[in-house]
Amino acid sequence: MRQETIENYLKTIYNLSANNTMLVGNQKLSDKLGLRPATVTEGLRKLHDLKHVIYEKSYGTRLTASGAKLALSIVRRHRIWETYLTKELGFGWDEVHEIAEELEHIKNDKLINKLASILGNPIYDPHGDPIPDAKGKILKSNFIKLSETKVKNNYKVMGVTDHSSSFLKYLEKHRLIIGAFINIKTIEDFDNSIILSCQKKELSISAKAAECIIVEAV
Amino acid sequence: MRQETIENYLKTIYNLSANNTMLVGNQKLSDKLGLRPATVTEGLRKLHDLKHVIYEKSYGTRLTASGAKLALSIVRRHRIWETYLTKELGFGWDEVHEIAEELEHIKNDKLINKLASILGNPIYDPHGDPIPDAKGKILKSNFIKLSETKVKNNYKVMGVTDHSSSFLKYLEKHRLIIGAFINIKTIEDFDNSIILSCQKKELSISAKAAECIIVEAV
DNA sequence: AAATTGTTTTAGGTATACCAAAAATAATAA
DNA sequence: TTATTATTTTTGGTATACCTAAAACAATTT
Repeated sequence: MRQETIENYLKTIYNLSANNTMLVGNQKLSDKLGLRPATVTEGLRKLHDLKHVIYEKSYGTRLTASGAKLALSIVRRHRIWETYLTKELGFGWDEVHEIAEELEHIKNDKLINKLASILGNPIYDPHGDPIPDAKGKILKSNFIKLSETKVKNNYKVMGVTDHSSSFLKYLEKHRLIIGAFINIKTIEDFDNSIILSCQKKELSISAKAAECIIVEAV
Repeated sequence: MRQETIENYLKTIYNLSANNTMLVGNQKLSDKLGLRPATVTEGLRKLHDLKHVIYEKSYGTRLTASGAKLALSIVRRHRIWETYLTKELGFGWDEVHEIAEELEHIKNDKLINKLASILGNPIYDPHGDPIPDAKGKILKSNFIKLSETKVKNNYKVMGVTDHSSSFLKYLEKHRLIIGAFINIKTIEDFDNSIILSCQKKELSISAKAAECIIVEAV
């Protein structure tokens, strides 16, 4: 298996397994990887033989220790590059994901550690995701999704789980950026959309968007 | 054909054709690409179909306009990254080639132009090679190889044509770095090795090494 | 010009990464 | 519990990028 293929699978499995706590199904993997289910089955079997995942058919997949280690190193590279691109090279948070998808495969620890050190060894990337350290240690937060919040409570925006340019531009337009304080006004029974106030303005967020915004109770 | 494959072929053809002035043979291509001749024949036929090269069998290969354009853009990326790695990220000139071989395939003009601008749009990379500008324009020098110099004359080291770590470390050990002034003492008839003085020390350079050092008459 | 040597091409083969369509399995609803 | 639906796997197939060994071709030497 090509290194880049391995890395894409492991990273995606890691991202879908919520810190390696849940089993990942083929359908979701197929979606995220942009591959047909048949291809994913094949790939997982190979990764199983390489001992990077534990895969039992029609059941689900989980990373092994070696798989998780590799996954974390890709996640680190990705997030360090995203941070470097925004902080040092002047890119917007909506532009960096695509480039980091390519840069994450460059394998040179000295390079990544140098970038990290220039950035002051950051713990969060521009989307609010925690950056694993050189040993693979990563902070786990008890943040919740905006979709899980309660009416009248106050929260602070901590991150996003969708990195697409369109979504991030939408957020920026409404000033719903990392660090913003919000107050939940109403949650519509009809479609679960959320009315909240942010920067003194009221805005309505769809249930779908609320799934992709990470907040912390304040 | 995969983009990375195309890029590696075109870059190599460019580098071997001395600014696209000479035809390139399969043998040399095979060497530089680390592929068997049979594979190269196959690759060239595909590049011909893609109109990136003009390839006639058992004759030689030359870049077309579109091929040269693409080649120049890879060369630009490679040399900008090498410069950025040495000047901004603290890597040695003997370490950067390998990393740049990977980085050169990241396709994002904004990124490369940003790096170039941070560096002050440099014209030479750490090995003395000229860097094409964003439009593909590249300086052509009338520098010569150390192996083409004449006894008693003075020269200045302008670049190298071998980027391997071992060669560059060897040069550095003898202070034969870019900008160094040298005087040719003798050229041995026996093996064409060159005795020269540099920084007040005399040293002997093999014919093979002299092929890889670029100088300018002073 | 013939022979030798070196280079390039052909022919046939492997491994990887994908796919579509059909079959099998699991999950859900009736 | 049996249908129905959704997910996963199997089967058979494609394209790319490589390879080896043998044949063809070109360049050089004798």
